[in-house]
Amino acid sequence: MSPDYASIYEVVENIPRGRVATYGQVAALAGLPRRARQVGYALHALPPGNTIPWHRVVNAKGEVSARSDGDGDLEQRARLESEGVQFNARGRIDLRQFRWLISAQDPVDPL
DNA sequence: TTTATGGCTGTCA
DNA sequence: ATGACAGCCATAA
Repeated sequence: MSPDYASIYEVVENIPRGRVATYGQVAALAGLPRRARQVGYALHALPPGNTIPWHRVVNAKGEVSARSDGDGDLEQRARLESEGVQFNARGRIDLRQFRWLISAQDPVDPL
């Protein structure tokens, strides 16, 4: 696995329950600006049976992006709702309310 | 190597 | 608000 992927996974793991982050946000926090897309690839390449809360990553619009593969988006939405993340009638999340704000309490890279 | 594609994003109409 | 476009750059072929 490349160090970039490791960084991305590390950031995603730090997203608190009931919160979400955008791809661009995760990329930036992982020290990989401008690589929102690659975050998507990283999550896509995620092996099954891991502890990574991949479902807490959504696009900048606050909605779950459709997979080119199958129907992982449905499960993603279901998982988020079960965590308390609310979707509005448009199927979107209010980022003003649920977006994860980084802070000293939830370090991305605790050495 | 080059080309095409994509779980994105910011800007502009 | 939505839709079209152009950057972005890692992967896959």
